[in-house]
Amino acid sequence: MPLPFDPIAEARRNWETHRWGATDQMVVATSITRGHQILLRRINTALHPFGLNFSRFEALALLYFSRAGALPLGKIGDRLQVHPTSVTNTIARLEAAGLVVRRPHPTDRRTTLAELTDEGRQVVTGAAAALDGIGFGLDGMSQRQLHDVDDALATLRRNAGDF
Amino acid sequence: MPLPFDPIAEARRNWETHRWGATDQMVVATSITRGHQILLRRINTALHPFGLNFSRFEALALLYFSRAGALPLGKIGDRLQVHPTSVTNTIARLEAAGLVVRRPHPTDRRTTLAELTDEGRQVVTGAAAALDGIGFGLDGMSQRQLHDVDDALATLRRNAGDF
DNA sequence: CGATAATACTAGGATATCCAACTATATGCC
DNA sequence: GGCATATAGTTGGATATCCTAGTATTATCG
Repeated sequence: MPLPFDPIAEARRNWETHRWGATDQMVVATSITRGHQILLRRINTALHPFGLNFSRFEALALLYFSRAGALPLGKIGDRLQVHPTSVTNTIARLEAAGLVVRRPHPTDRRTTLAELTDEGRQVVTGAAAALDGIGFGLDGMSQRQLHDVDDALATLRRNAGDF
Repeated sequence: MPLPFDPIAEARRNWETHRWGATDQMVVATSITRGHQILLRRINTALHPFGLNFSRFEALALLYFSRAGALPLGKIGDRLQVHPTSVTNTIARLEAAGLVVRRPHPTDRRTTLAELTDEGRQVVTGAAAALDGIGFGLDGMSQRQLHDVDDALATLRRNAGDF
């Protein structure tokens, strides 16, 4: 049961009426929050049959793309831009599911490598196909819109010091 | 220390090389995830001096905009598109901080109203000014980009049945 | 060479979110 | 009226994330 109006458009009106400023930015920040929530639910639903969520899938994909099928945990965190403790948790789950194994780094004893198992390799390709199947939850968006969002968010990410 | 490359552009290359499909959608979904993370951190940092986070601020703002300064918890959840249990938690925090009070609904005894206190009214206006001050974390984005993102995400939200 | 600083990871704690199940109240319908 | 159903909110449980702090190891440089 959808609302009879767009709640964010309503927020825009209120914001303008009360002269709270930065209205366009408020609208976009709120929309991104809600968009994230919608996508995460769609993606996680599609990944559920594989025993994965989006974070775990991202980690698996990263390992899959790596030359050796293995990466230090720290590097995974850098690439996915998440906190080290989140990587620890993600890899622990994947390990419990038998999709990766932890291995000591051959020369640096501080470092732990996460290495894809054969099963992990199979699961991640199946999961990727499932995400392709639902168009990453973005089927309703036009090519033009996809490009525009990519462009704008790349600006945001660069501005945040991501790269 | 930023990465020497854009990790999402790198993901795009890998995705194309392995022919995993829905590349543009993958890029946008991943960018929205990361954009959300960046914005949430900036916004919550700005709200921290007020003892608020983004969720609590949104609830307070909604009450502030309402005619009576009070709304049923369920209506708050509908507007902010969050789960009823999240509203319970949010309002409990705001009540503990003295920014809202719970009141029984005058005619429907199932319903609880959250009502803004004088202090809540003061805090929310100060917090709004702080968010205006940081441009909701989106200062680097052009007017054109803001508009394009708004448009694309409105499509997504409508497609998801929000309104 | 050896003390200090930096790096890699993990443990414990706090928070936000969702889901399933539960209680209380209200509504609908025969 | 009275019973089945729907609605409002809360509780308990699971999960993901971040932060702070701690241990172990490596790198720096005086």
